[in-house]
Amino acid sequence: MLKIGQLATQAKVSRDTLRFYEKHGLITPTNRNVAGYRLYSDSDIHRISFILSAKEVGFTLNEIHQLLELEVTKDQKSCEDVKQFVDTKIAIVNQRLAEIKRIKKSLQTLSNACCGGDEPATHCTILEALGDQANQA
Amino acid sequence: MLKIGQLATQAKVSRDTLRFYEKHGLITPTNRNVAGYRLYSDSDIHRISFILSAKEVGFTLNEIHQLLELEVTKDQKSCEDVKQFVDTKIAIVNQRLAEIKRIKKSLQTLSNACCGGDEPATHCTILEALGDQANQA
DNA sequence: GTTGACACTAGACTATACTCCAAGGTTTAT
DNA sequence: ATAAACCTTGGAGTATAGTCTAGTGTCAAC
Repeated sequence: MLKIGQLATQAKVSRDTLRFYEKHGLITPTNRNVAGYRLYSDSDIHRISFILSAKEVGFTLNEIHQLLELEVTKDQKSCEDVKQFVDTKIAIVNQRLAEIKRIKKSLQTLSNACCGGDEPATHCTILEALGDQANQA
Repeated sequence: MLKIGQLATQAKVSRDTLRFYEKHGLITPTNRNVAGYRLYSDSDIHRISFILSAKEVGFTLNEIHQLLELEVTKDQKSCEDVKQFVDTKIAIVNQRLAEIKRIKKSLQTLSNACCGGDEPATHCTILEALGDQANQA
């Protein structure tokens, strides 16, 4: 069981952020000690890890909350509902995946075009690197 | 040449957003007509498309501004600087790519585990779907 | 047994990214 | 030629996601 400061250090977020997430229903410590200190278990660690990953790739806290709520409300929701909701999210993730690949390609084209030497980067622009790809978005 | 409303419709953002981006140095219309109306060219369209893609995958407007500024300041910056900056961004993009793949996998596992019928989604939870992957983040 | 590091709550403050409104000028279709 | 639909600026307001402060309590080590 980790105290809030320990989890914060491990997850590289602030204590305040953890308390903020708790206030918004994203994560609740498994236990509290006698003094009221939050105590986090392994599953809490997994949970915060998921939250941070999802946030990193552009989900809002609200969306993440919905995803995590599937756990809590699993008995009330029918499989059909869950599947539909998740499939919608998969579509979003796929789109995001395509966009991140496009950006990666642009950045890599840019990096390759750049000599890496001392000459001015006259031909090094993101938009040049994007080229015709830009038309597809 | 498109007027602001036409570009807004095409790019699926509001006029206000375009003016907001302009105020923050992300995009400037190529021309203005006599009355002061903004007129956007094809390259402006590419530019807004890049901005929206980059934003979608988690870059802040500030970071996007830096990426786009490579174009403006290209003559002052050495290739070496540009390459280094871009390579840093590529590393971030790669990390984001890994995380989005992880989330996609979780969502897909979840979707597959769900029957898609009328039974309660008792075993359908994101965190169960995440499984051991959660340890790696 | 006290000091320093850490914990608690409640609430104010901040940054980012819009979004809306007011008061006016322009363009387009009838 | 006039009304609807569009454009302009400036500034206020909102949502999201923290971040900080104040005042207080707890714990671990010396």
